[in-house]
Amino acid sequence: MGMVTDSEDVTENGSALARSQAARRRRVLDVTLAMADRGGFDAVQMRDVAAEAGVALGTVYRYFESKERLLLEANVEQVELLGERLLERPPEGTEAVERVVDVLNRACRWLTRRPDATAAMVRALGSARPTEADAVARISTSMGQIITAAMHAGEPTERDLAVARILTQVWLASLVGWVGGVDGPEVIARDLERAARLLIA
Amino acid sequence: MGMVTDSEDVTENGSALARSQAARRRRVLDVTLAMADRGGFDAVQMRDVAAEAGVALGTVYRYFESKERLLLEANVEQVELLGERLLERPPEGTEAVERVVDVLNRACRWLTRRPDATAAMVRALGSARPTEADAVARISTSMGQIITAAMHAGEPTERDLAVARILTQVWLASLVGWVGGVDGPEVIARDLERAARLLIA
DNA sequence: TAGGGAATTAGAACGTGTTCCAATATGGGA
DNA sequence: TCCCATATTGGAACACGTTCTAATTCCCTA
Repeated sequence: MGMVTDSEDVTENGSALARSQAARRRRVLDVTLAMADRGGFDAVQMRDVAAEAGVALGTVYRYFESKERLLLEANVEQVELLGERLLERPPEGTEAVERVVDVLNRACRWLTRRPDATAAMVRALGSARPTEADAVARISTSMGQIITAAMHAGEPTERDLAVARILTQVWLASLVGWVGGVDGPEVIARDLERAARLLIA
Repeated sequence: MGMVTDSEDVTENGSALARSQAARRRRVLDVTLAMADRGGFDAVQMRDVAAEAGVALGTVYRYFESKERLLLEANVEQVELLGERLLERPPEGTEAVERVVDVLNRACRWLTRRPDATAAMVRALGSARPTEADAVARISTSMGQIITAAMHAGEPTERDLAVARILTQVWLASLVGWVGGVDGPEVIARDLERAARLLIA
């Protein structure tokens, strides 16, 4: 549970100011996710987020410099949550390939089960600008860790890291394709499985 | 030169109406590319495109349903052009791996040489919606063909196609990462080379 | 408990993608 | 050649992300 750093630290700080700020931030994030869940990127409108979270529009912008950042931060948490879930019930399979495929499939199912929220995340990822680089990096790092963890216990080798990185990229590109309407969710699963089998001997 | 279907057919049609329409369309596309080249996605403003192309704003929208579509169509041509360039001077190397790496490197250099235009394309790709699915598909298909062509002459096998698809996805995701400021152009080249070497035994 | 500095608020305002419309220009067919 | 469908135009209008400001509220500290 020691993965998240910033937000949690603030929560622990007993100062009343910090506490109310953390609470506000949380409310905004929650509202954002809820709205993204039903309607995707376009359904998340800054004015609405502010109104529903009970804060002023300017306050939302004080916490999140842009709509993309807001959506990215909300989804960093989600992906990290996904990582924890996957750890709780470890991937099945005796071979590394099998475990990785299993984990990728589960991740895929988990994401496509909330299509609008995922679409919103992907669109934010796809139109991210350098200011949001750190949030984008956090997401792909999380995904990379999920994959290396599935390979085997202990430190991943150089090669493991390279393979995980490629799989993360295939994962991202597949999602972009899916959100862009190029192909359906079954194609994501197929592509990921094929990539895993080709990369992990 | 028989790859492009729609637009060229129209050009061949001698009707005066069709000819002036094709000319307008071309002007808009050219202006779009020029603007994207210096300033990226944000520098392409619909009003400016219309003004500089000498047409009304409504006319731009008659030809291209959205800014994303406009940028995508303009870049489909560019990627197809890239494909032709790469065919003119065939990739170097006796092994398939070498040829693919060569082609990927050249494609990468070609794209990062016009950073703003590429950034605009990637951002359009990343925020594409299902309405633009066909344009997105054309771009990744082109890239896929570039890669399979580099592998060997003749029909690509099932496995070739799968590998090419993965490499296309890595290519796309790398570009997204680059545009998003996560990593520099040298990382794209490194990732692509590693992926190619891992996938093509 | 009073003062001061920071956070928050409400709302106006701006930029740009997108839509809409009435008026006009254009080109093909009778 | 004249007429009509249709493409084009100019510009207003709208939506939403983003910025800005003046007034207000909140909390820490002396």
